[in-house]
Amino acid sequence: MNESPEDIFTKIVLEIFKVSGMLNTEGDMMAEEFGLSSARWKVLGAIAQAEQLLTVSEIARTVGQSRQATQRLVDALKKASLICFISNPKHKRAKFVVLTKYGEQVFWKLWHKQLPWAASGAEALTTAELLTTFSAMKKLSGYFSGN
Amino acid sequence: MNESPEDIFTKIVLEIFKVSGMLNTEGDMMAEEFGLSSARWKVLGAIAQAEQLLTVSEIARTVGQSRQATQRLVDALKKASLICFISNPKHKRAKFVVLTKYGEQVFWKLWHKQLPWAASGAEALTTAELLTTFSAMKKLSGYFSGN
DNA sequence: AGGAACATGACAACATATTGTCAATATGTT
DNA sequence: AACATATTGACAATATGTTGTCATGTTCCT
Repeated sequence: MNESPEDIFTKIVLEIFKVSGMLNTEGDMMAEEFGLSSARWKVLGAIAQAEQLLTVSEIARTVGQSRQATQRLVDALKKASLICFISNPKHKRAKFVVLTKYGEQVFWKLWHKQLPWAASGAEALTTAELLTTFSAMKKLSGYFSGN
Repeated sequence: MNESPEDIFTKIVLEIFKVSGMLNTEGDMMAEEFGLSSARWKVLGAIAQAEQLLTVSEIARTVGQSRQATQRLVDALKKASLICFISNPKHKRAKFVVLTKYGEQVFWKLWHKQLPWAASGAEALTTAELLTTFSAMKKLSGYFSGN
């Protein structure tokens, strides 16, 4: 069966939708123990792993979502005492978001829980598939964001 | 920088989330002209391209989503006169979902609109990336659904 | 300085997706 | 036939995500 590039591309798109939903469910299950969800975990991770202090808008750009969706998740994390705001000398309203002690503890526990999960998942693919898929995903997110 | 398979896997996961959101936005833009969204388009496509008549539950399994989410989309498509139900001799309640004439017209118009879009997207990747990424995505959806 | 353009947080409306539950219907076993 | 089990559609609650809008704050240009 000789398929054109656009046919394969379309199939990839549909498969990405499917896998994305599955990964969300996986993340929800892993994070449930800590009262978190995939969505909140993603935001927590973006803050924890950033090299600089981030504002809500910057977190949104990091995870590739709207400012507004991210704001809601940050508010939920604050309510759960996982993060707090600190003042930003560069901007009166756009405060920095930082993890609390508790937030850091939860993030690291999740990190350690996620490692073997990721190792198992990685075993489902060959090394070539891992590397090439990552390369392709980066190209796609770049392509659709115009970079 | 020598990265472990689990690190790459984790990065792929985060990138899949990002790309999935972008593709949703792309689909929304393409489908808007026909009063559709990515989500409804996906359901329409599953029905249009199926080799057999499908019930709502079967559509849900095809697109990899919950029965309930799919039911809502099907109801919306029915309200928009894109699909209709026909009786299923095998099951009193689980009717078959089929495209209306109008639904078929819209699906084909979208198909033709999507083709050049997919061709452009495919050009962002190498042939190897296309093939390997598709293979990897299939493996992942299989892995997480236990097949 | 002043004013235009842009970025940000806040709030709201809506679409989408998951989970949970219930009753109706099939299916499979004895 | 009768019962247990699973599937299905229907309905509801909740979380997540997008878009739109507004007021505030920042930046850039002249």
